[in-house]
Amino acid sequence: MANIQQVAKQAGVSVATVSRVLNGQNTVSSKTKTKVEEAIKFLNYEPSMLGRNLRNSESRIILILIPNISNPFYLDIIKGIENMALSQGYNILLCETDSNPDKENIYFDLVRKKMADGIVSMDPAVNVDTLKELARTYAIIQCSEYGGGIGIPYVTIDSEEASYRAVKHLIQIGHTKIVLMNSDEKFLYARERKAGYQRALKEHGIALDKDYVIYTQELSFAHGQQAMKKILALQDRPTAVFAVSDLLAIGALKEINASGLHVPNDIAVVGFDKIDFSNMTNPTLTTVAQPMYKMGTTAAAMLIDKIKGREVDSVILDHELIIRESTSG
Amino acid sequence: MANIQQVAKQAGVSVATVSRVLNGQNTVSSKTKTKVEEAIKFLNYEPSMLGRNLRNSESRIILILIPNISNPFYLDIIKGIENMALSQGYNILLCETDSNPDKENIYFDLVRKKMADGIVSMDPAVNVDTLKELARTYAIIQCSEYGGGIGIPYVTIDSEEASYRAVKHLIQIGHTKIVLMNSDEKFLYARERKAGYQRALKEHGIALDKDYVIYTQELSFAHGQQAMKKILALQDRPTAVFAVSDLLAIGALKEINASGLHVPNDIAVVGFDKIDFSNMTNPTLTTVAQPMYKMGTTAAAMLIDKIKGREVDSVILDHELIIRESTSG
DNA sequence: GATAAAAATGTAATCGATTTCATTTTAATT
DNA sequence: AATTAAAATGAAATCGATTACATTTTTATC
Repeated sequence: MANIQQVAKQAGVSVATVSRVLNGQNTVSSKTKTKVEEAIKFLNYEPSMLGRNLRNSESRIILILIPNISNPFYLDIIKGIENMALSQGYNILLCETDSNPDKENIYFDLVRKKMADGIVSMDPAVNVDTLKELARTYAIIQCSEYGGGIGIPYVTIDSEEASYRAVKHLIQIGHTKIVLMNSDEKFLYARERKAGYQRALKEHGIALDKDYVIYTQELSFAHGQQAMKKILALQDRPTAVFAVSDLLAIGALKEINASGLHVPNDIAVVGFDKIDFSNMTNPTLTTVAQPMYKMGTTAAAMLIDKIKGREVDSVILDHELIIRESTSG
Repeated sequence: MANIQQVAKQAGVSVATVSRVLNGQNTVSSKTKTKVEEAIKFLNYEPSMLGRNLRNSESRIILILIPNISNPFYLDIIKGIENMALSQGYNILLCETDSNPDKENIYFDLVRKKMADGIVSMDPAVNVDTLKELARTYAIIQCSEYGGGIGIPYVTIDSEEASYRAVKHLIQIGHTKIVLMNSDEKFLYARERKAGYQRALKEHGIALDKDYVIYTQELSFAHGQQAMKKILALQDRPTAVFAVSDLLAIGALKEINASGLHVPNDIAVVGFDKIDFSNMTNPTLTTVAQPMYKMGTTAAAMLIDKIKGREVDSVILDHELIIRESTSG
């Protein structure tokens, strides 16, 4: 395991010159450059990032905070972040928090201890106070889910508008008894999506029925099933369900199928996120597509800007309603 | 951003003493220990891992090489690796190779450049020669998929036996016309699973029909659909399909449904891996469960042993056939 | 060929920790 | 109290790079 000293010796130059060759500085004559490159090859030398990182006070690692890797929603965002990061010489550390403050703290420590240069947070349950405190010293970007007004730049979509459009679509194909399968309103996106739901109903003169707004604890398949069971047991059965996540919607789908009813003839279903599996179900799922990959690249670019000390503004990206079998027989 | 020097000054001791307190060495008197701890708190000091890592010639990061994060198969393995790693003070860097040697090389460079202490490789398409070369110098463990006889320790299941049991199950419930939906036989697991399929057929006196072994380029939903299309077009339609991955099986399921046939009455389906979604399909999928979480923790433990210079042996874990709706009306 | 300017290279400090070895302090024993 | 052993602490080297500044070499100009 050769180091820069040995390369310098082998090439008959100083370590400074080797370093210059390593970093592509053009103040080295082509003759010495060749000598150094030969020495590097001869010794099979690989520069240690440990030394470089210490000297440069950077780790070239960025953290991605997500509640759960099992949720396919994050996949494309992660890919976006990763590709942008790689292209700029950064690597990503994927951090599953399980929405657990202790685990969260392990990862926060990584940035406190200089093992990471910044954080893209996608955890809606993140401790906002800690995040805010951390953001005073370190580079942090919120992605998809965000706390507003806490001064940390974010990239996201207009959830209210997306929700409005999804519900409007259901109304336009003739539904009036529409359930909103939402998650806990402690999350901003849940409140926004409810607002969009309400706006669509109001605009079309449909009264809000409390029984038609149902909350789930988690955005999972199992919770979707469970919620759908309750909905199917309602006195006045709705004819459509708008779930704020595809996983919930797929759970609902499964439950409706199991009860012998037909999607979309008996009950239409709309999801949210356009995860890969939303196209694999039977029937395929109508859903709101977020530009996840773009969101990822944007977040990463913003974060790297922040790391380099540049000013960064929040970004709101476009979304799109994807109409598939679950709302069109 | 305080460093160890400033803490030492503040506490009126030497940096060596501060370091000793930091590392919990018991050669420090409780009086000075308190002084140091107060200084640390007062200055809000966090030890830099950059300095520590350089001195210790370690990064405390381990790489996980997977072909594609979108494949849910890897999720529980990753969780296993991560939890074991965290418990031993290591962090994981998730590396998606896209089975692309160039991307692979980016990550190999991380270990060459000391930014990672070892690798858990789960990429079946990994360049075995490079891996072998790398394993001479660095700690590497193969997980799930492995190249045999290249001297790199692995943890996996007995694929031949698992496949044998899955096919035997189909035979026992009355099937004789059974398709094997396999992936490319350049992969060891594909060859092993085919061997198990053949053994089960042979044992029950069923002749091998070449038309009933079909190869897919990728273990994806789309390729499962595509392959199933071909199968449905066969002169003598089979009554059962054993796919070597759940994603393939779910693709097949979708295609069978779309053609108006019924699972399992017309065609039974068995998958492999027991990914989360195998329980969300309609019908739910019979599948072979690999002990993924355990595989992950085992691989991580083996890797850390290897990093610490200890001797490591390969491990073969148990598997289990999970019988669900797709083979039992 | 002398001189100045530009280019190339080297010396040594630095990043922030850990650790060996030497030294000082404390405790134990007589 | 003297002596010795044990415990606590410190000084300085070290890990492997980068870079400011100094110095040397090359090139350009007259």
